[in-house]
Amino acid sequence: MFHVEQPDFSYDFSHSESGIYMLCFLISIDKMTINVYKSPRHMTIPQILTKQLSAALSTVLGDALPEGFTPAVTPSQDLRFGDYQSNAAMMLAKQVRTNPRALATQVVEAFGDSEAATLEIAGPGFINFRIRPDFFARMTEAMMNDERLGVALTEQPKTLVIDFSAPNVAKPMHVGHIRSTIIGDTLGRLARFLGHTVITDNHIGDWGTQFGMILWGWKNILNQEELAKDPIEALLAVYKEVNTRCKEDASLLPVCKAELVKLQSGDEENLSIWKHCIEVTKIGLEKIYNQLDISFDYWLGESAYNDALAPLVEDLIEKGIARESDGAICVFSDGFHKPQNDPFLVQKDGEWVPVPAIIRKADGGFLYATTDLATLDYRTTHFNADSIWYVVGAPQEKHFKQIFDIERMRGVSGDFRHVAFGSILGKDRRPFKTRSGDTVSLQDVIDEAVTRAAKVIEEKSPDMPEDEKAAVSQAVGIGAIKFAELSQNRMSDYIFDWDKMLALTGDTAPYLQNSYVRVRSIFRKIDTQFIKPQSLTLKDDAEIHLARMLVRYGEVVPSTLDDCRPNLLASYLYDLARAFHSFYEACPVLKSEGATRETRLALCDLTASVLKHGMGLFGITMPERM
RNA sequence: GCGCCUGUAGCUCAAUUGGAUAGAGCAUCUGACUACGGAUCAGAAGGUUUGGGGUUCGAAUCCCUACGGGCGUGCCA
Repeated sequence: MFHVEQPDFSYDFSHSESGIYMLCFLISIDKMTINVYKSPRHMTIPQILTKQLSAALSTVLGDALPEGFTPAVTPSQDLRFGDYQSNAAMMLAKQVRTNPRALATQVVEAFGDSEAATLEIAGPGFINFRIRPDFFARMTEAMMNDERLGVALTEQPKTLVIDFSAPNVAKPMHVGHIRSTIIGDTLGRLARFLGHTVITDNHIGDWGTQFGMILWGWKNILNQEELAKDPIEALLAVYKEVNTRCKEDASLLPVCKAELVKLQSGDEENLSIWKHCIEVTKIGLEKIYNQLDISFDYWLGESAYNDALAPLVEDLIEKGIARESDGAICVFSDGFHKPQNDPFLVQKDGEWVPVPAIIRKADGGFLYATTDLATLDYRTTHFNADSIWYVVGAPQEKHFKQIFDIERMRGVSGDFRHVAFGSILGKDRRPFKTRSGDTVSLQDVIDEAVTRAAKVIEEKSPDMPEDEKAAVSQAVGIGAIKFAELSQNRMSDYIFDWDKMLALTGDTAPYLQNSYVRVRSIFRKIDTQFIKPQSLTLKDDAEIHLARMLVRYGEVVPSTLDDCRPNLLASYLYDLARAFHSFYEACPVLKSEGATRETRLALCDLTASVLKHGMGLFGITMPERM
């Protein structure tokens, strides 16, 4: 039955799922020629094509093929050019000094017949691959029987600390925290799914200079009743009030600073107020995180590193990395980089002048940079992290460049990344002001989203039980917020707009949730239990297109994490949902019969799985009905 | 002043990092409406990718330049 003479794949039969996978795999394979299946589990179509293309290239070019060259096979932008394409011939033609089309012709010849695709040459030398419907069917079958839905585990698992959200104590989260919180959470879920060891850490601002004002306010103007009612709001009110008073009365500021110094030197009363502030803030924050279904492994705020700061500065001085300047302790450039790339230099009037990282103020106080260095130390030594990703706004780029460069000077290396994102702007394209009073609190955004969702559900499904309505409103409203955030390019600036963020039609979470609901509805209607068929037959264009989209899941998920670009996955999921909706209109499922019905049911089932799983990576829940 | 980011349909955003005729969603217009859930589908219209120059088989993407916007630029985080 099998013609595999020298299988070059190694399956792990110790896992029961793998065994099941193999079983189905072998059953589905008997009608096929075997060569394209000499591939490890979870190989994606581009990987399969790349492997075959590499072989063809080395046949044609022999020693002329540059060492380590792997041809890129990417999905075509336009289906007229096939499903996948490669520009390898054009890239190599330059190096080998030949005509790209002529080279492409030879390569296609060497590639030979393939069970996977038909090949053609187009334009200046593109090699286009048109995947055979049968091959899509085989790939879909394999995916159907794989609990990872075709997404391979990473070959290089890392220990990864993700630093995100990081709100300040005694201040409620506002829309500005949305990006870091949602992007960071998604990266964590993605990395875990791909097999990395992930540690999420909420580095809250619990030791800033704002505590001077809060301490004074707590003692002099705090309303205890309001504190009991809404602690974070009460503390914010105090902070704002003291802030205004300080501006009016210059003598108040030193008093507040004195309170801060008392706290920092261990005054018991101030310490206990401070602890109280953190507690109530945490309770308020947890409430929001719970609604967002976001959690952290650690809450190691700035204060956790207080004791490490002084020794750290001493150490840097001792090693000659930091030195005194105008009374402060600073790190200057060590000349390692070219001036243009040096984070410690800036050009002024044609000359390069130093911009040091200050790690101890002239008055002895420590700063942001000091804490971050201590934090990085802790994460590399205590957590054994080889990767640390900071999901923090783009304006802090220079800060992180300096921090990472100081680590280089100290001989600490790792995959340290500043996962930056653009600013949130108002409708006037000016930055969203956080202190001017017209800040929109994150809680308000969540409440509004859920309310709007509830209104639509009331219209569409008035008969739904009340508790289900509430749950679905949460899923839809919060899903809309998350998806709106994640479907944008991380780096571009973000215009805050209620209607856009909370939209329920178009490229939004509810659109995807609706496709899931449609699938589930079908399965509620079939009389017998659904059993996955052993083989699929794809005929209709809409079926093929849906399969085409489904099998790409294994390509998209890893690349989303590679570049930390959730919008790649978001746009894939949207395209998948669109393919499903088209399929749904074009191909009746329940009214079809025999193999057609089996195939369509299987496509529906797999679509539901991918949608649910993909949205799960965003922390978005998919309701069964809506 | 200098550095970094940025400018794409009326609006809000994409474009697999140099690939083919730049794609979506809103909004507008035309169809499908006793439906496997219409929160939907099929289609139309909408563009000199801010202007100008360059690099090459090929540019929204890279380089130069002009203009517009944002951020940063020594004791905040």
